[in-house]
Amino acid sequence: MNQDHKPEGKQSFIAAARREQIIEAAVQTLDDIGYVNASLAKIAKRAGISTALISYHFSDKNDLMNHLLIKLVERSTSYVLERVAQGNTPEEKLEAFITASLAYQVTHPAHQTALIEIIFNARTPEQVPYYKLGAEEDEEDALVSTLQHILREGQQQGVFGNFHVAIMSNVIQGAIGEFLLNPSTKDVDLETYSSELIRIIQQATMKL
Amino acid sequence: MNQDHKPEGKQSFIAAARREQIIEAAVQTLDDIGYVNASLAKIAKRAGISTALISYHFSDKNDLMNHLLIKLVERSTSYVLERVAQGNTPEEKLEAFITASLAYQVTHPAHQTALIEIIFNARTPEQVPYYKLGAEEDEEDALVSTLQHILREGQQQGVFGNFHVAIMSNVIQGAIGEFLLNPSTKDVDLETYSSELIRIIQQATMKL
Amino acid sequence: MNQDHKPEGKQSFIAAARREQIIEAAVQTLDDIGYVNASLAKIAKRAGISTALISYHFSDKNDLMNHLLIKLVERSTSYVLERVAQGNTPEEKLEAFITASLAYQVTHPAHQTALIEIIFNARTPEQVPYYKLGAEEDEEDALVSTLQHILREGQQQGVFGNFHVAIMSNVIQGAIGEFLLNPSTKDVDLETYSSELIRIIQQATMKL
Amino acid sequence: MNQDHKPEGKQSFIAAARREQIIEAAVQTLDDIGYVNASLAKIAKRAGISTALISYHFSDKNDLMNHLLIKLVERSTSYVLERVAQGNTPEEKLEAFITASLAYQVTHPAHQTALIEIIFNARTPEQVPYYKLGAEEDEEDALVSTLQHILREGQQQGVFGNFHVAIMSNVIQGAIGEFLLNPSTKDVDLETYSSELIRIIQQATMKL
DNA sequence: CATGAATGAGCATTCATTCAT
DNA sequence: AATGAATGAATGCTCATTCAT
Repeated sequence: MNQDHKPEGKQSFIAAARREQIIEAAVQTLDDIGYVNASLAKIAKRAGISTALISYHFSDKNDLMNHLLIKLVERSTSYVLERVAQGNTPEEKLEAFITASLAYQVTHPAHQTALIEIIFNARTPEQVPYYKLGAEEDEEDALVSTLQHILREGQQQGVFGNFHVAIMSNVIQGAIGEFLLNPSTKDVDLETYSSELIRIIQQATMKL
Repeated sequence: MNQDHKPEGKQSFIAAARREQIIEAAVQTLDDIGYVNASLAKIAKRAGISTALISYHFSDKNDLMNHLLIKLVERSTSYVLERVAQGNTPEEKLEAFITASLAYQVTHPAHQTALIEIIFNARTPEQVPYYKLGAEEDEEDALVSTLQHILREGQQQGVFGNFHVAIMSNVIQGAIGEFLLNPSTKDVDLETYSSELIRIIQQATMKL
Repeated sequence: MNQDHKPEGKQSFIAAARREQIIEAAVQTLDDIGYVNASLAKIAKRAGISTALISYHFSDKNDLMNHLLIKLVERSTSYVLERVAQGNTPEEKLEAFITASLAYQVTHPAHQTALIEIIFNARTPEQVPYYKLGAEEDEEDALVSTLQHILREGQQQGVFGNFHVAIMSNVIQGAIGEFLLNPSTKDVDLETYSSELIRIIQQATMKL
Repeated sequence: MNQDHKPEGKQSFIAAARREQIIEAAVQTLDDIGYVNASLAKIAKRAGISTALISYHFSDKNDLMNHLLIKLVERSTSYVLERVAQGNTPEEKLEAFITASLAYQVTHPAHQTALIEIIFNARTPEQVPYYKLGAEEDEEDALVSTLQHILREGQQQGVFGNFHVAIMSNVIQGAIGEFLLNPSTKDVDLETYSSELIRIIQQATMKL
């Protein structure tokens, strides 16, 4: 049924609901037992359906994981972008970006875990791991480009100093990603981490 | 043969060599096809030995992966620490830390990939993924504590400003980790990334 | 599919038939090559199906063996009990018990062998062998209790003497079990063994 | 080294001791985890030697089990025969036979279990289980023939009635074997079982 | 749309056994 | 006499996937 580029929107309502249900069960399963142990059978059992039904709605285990990945990325992206959009200046937007990104991790831990499990386990048919996969030109990561846009805007307006945008973007994203992963900050609460990280980035980006 | 905590160094020469060979084959296999597909059979084939021989030298697949992990961490840690040790001031040490960490990634890509594959896939018997595993008190991550020690030293000597050490440590480590992972800097070369990151961190850590 | 205590009778017709077929193949295999060599692969080959199908219908090798055991016990039990029920007096019932028990062994040698193979090889998860397993209160062996009931009845009616029921029961069951097992009677035919054993037990149980 | 009929007594002292040690470890292992799980590796570990050493001293796993079986049979046989020899009349001897047989089971439970495990699991190369193996003419079971000799002697002396010797022998041996195996007498102590069984057999064998 | 039935391929692991030392 | 190293074969089991119904 589903080719890699299936005609989205061309599905019946019931089919769409099933797909949603399966994806949700997959997220929970990934969070629970990780990618390696997340067999279709386990996901199906959690969804209360038969394994074959997953194969019916998704062409492949990979196909399922890809849809899952897209959904998770969409959610976190829109969560962050909505909050960034409410900022007026580059500084406000940058602050919103950091605050929202960290907050999303804390408020949606299962999504975050599932995301990590997929990115660090799924591979293309050519065995290239997703985490090594550079975003293609036509589907560039919306969060990255937004962040870089903010930084560039700030530089043009003269409120930020003269740094390498892509690298500064990495610094910010890296610090956000480390929050939950790095055990050395497992005892630091969200507010502290958020405000201190903003302060650090403000100092790093400011014009001297 | 091997108990969970075997008396390392008490092995025969030939056994040690075999274990080394198996671990090396496992590293290559992880780099090549990832943790999920890295079966003992595949590793054995790459090493040119029988599957049973791996079971003879390692009590478990988990046991093998743990030894592999330890070896990889040891290597990268000692690589970085050696270079840090040659710095005299906190500023020099911090610079060395960043430079060496990035350089190791570039010069040992297979090790880096294998490391990532294990950390994001291996799980304790209780199914806790390694990447969620906080370092225990007695076996704290040497790199993290070294970095934090440098930062604290700089603050005490008054050359660094007044930031939250653990969070600044996260910023630095996150930026290092993103270098190879984040596609937005896949076209930035090591030297550029290295020097610009050092500049950014210097600005972020400096006393205003 | 099968939990440990599945709702028997809730299976589809085709599933029930398959299970029956698998069990039958297992009986033949046990009779042929014994428990130790009776792998799922060998059983599957005899049934003309794939190994995985056995795993699909039975949760475990142990699960299969338990179902097999239950079926075999049921068959021999009902065979004997039906014939015992036709006796009117304790003496007649006892005679029927002995005759039927011996006859079943001779007419169903494969079942008998399979039964022995399981009982003397299967073990609980805690490694207690079945042959050391005392029958639980709620699932007492129907044959044993029937035999003891007959003996007690005879004592109450005054046709049997004053012996220890459980021990006399052991004597009878032991003698029945030895028929096929003990090589010293391998040349004695069923009728001779049957009638002489009845005579001996009559003398042993009679009131002096 | 060892052919099936090795020149017993032609071994060095140290070899004999090793063989003894291995056999002892095998008995314990069989008692502990049963024939199915009793691998040479497990036996070797219990003996504190290498697996290869077992292969050196015994041509085969089967060879080991056969020696083990012979040793166990020898021990229980001599235990019983010694006590039987002290009886003067057939009645005394019969009583001694029963008493000793039961006592041996209780005082040497590990031997008894190991014996059962072998008899009900070991098979000839032609897959004939040992428990179906009729004793060959030249190596008839000493206990059986002793018991039958006692019974025949009693009949000739006119103290026993006119029963079928082989079948009466089965009755006695069956009742002895059932003692530990049958759960219905697991609460009956040795003395009670012993004296009551003797009484029952006396009644069964007596001249009417 | 959904499932139960079925399979071939693959998994980690254990086995008895061999052999050079 | 004894062992460590090594292996091919086999084990029970799980997997993603297919297909008739």
